[in-house]
Amino acid sequence: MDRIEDCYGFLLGKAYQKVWQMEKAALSQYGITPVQFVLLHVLWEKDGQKGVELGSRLRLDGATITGVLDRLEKMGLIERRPDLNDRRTNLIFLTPKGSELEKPLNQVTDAVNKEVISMFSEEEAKMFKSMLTKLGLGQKGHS
Amino acid sequence: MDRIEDCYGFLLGKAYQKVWQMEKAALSQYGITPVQFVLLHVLWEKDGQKGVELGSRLRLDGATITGVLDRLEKMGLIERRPDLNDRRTNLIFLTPKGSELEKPLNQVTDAVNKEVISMFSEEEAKMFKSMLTKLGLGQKGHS
DNA sequence: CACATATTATTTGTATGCAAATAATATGTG
DNA sequence: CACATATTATTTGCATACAAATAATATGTG
Repeated sequence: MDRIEDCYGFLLGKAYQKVWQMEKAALSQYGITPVQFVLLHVLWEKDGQKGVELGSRLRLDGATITGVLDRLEKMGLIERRPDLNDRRTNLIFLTPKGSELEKPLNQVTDAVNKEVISMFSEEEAKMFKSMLTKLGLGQKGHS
Repeated sequence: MDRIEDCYGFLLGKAYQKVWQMEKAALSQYGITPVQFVLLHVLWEKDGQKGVELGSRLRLDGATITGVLDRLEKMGLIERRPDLNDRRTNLIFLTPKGSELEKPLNQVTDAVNKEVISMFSEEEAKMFKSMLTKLGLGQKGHS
């Protein structure tokens, strides 16, 4: 490999960085980061999940989940409640304040997604998503 | 956006994470991280660059460059020398130890790239690189 | 030349991310 | 039931990454 711009790790990193910056800018008015958004998103889908479930879904290390939850809890968007069936575990619940963010945050991130998609043709976008899914999420369904 | 798996930021992050882990594992025998590798790569192309040039090429913040250079310098792979034409600046030079890593590190990262490419057809790989470049590196040439 | 502005590198603070170690609790095997 | 093993969350340490502030030096304008 002669040029670093031919390295997939580098290219993916820079593409990710760009989209991450777009999302960060869009979310900043709510004081939320992209990672905090995706964690909230999983809770909007299903409230009261275990930390290990969130980490599995988001492909994040337990230590990372602990940190993100700490900050969301400090902001008053989620709370940890003891799991009566397993005393090792907390169940993570949205607060009303965390629930209220569902619509506005989805709105701004949808806009970012549309902006990204607009750079490609419909067919390209479909293929792009399929390739990213295959690469990043293993054999779990293509789109 | 109903599912977080339809969010481009999330998909790109997970794909990047996967390739980054592959590179990290491949480079670990040399005690080098993927980011340290790409910085060394730019120096192998042209020795004696300014920090700001490295940051511009790699799309990294000055503070990040300072940190990466600190660690590379501590490992004895690069050294900072004063720029006689501009006393604000250091010029970054490879040490012999840093130069020697060019072949072996390119070898292991080439292998990772081949592994990634092998997941796609030739045409898909070409399109994937083109789309990532367009997204992450702006209007600067598509492969 | 003097002074406002810009550039460069660094420092500090915050937020991911992972590895490894720890502590508490569950689970399985005898 | 007892004990080895596994699971879960957390803590600590390290490595990106960026924003904002700082310090030193260049550059441009008068």
